[in-house]
Amino acid sequence: MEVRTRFAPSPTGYLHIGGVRTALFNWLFARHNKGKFILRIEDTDTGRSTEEAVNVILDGMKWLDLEWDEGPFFQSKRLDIYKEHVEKLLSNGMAYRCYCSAEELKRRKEEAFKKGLKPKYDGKCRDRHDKPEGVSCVVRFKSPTSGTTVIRDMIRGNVYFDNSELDDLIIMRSDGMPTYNLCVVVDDFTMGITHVIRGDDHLNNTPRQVLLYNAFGNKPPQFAHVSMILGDDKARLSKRHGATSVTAYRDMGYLPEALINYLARLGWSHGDQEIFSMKELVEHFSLENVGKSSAVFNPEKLIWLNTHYIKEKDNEELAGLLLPFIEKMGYKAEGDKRLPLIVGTLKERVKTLEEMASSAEFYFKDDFEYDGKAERKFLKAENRELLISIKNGLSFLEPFDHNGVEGVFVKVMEETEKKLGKIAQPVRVALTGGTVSPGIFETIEAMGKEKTLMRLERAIEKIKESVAVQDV
RNA sequence: GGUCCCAUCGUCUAGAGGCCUAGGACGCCGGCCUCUCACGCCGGUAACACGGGUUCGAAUCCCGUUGGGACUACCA
Repeated sequence: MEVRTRFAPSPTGYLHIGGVRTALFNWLFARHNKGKFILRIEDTDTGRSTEEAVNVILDGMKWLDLEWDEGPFFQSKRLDIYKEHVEKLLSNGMAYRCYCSAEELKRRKEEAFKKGLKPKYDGKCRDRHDKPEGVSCVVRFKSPTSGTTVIRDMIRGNVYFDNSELDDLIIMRSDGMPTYNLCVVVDDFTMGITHVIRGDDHLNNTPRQVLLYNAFGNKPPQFAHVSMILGDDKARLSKRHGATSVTAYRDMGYLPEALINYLARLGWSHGDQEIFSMKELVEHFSLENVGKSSAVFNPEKLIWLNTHYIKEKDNEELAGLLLPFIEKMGYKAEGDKRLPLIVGTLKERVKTLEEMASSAEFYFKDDFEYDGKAERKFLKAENRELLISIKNGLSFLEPFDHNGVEGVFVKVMEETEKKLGKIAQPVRVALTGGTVSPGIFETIEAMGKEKTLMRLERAIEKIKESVAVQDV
């Protein structure tokens, strides 16, 4: 039988890291088993669902390359199907109309809680046959009051629930909208879902859902409940732990492969392997190797993976990814032929694309201020001749590449009998304004001849000025 | 409160009764490399929550305790 999995987010906010991992596991399981992955939007909560949130979900999935085979299906467009199924349960006596008002239920619940009783629905309307005029009603599912429901979970094993613990849950609201538990069940069997892989927080809902499957005469799917992702204080990951939306990671300059790799290894493992390509993940993924315990989200490790994938990516592609970050800083870099070279000088020293952009700023900004300390230490009179020699050497250089630049430096080193360190730092300050940059030869090559000569000249002039000032 | 889930270094994890003096990775610390900053390389730090069983033998199986988490909506 063909494996069919689904990701079923509700569009009530942004696409959460935890949701993405659930999506990833479903996607991987489907791909590994050559099955289908379905995307379904659970928007029956009309008050909280927004179109904006739907787009965020779709964008996020696309960015991460989690391609779906069917959908997106919207529950809000399947209302007739749910209604039909509710009618079916109503007519065969497995569901009933409840006329208790929300306020009344709330009051009774609080009373029960005070007395230390279970705050569950008391079944007042269970066997009611009259239809009070002018009073709105909900539809409740008639849960069995005895017996045990077993969940066969691929991650947790068998989990047993006493049916007496289960409430007569509402399957249709007074406004006629079906509720979550009804919709998932109806959707999952009408869409032929074979494996439901979802968050641990749904485990307690599962027995009710199994009961619903039975009521409809359908076999429940295989369940696999994955543990939650926690923040560093071991509480469920939420906004107060910092960035938890995929969009935030994209905007900070994380690569999708880094996020995917990180999330895959959070709760799942394959021996000692840490780095996985998408292809390897699809090849090795299995539910047997998903752990039972919850995992703390660790930004440090995500960063490590991001640096890994930045280093690994080829310069042309990386240049394309970096471009928007450069432009966000207000520099025109589109079509700048130096970009791949610039990226090459930076890719081994930054954690994110955002950081890469800010590290690259000196390549674009001509009127930078010299760092005070660096200027005092390296742009002094005794280094003026040095900078002139380098400038002269470079001005005749053709082609203007790494090896050529190195040749110019070697020559000056020989002439002045100075070590590279003594020459590189003044040049570095002249070119970048500070003492920190990529290797000097590669920096010069990426900077380009025109800008390099211009900046050396600027520094030489600057030294002349300060010498003149000293003389006075 | 009730129901359910979970428990190996700070964190992610390997571990399917003897291969465990518990392995890998991130982080952290130290060193090497070096034109600055990084990268890289080498080394180090650090864990089976606790208590009972079962067994010749337990990180691994069972029970309990403790701790954490989820659910307990006319949210999903």
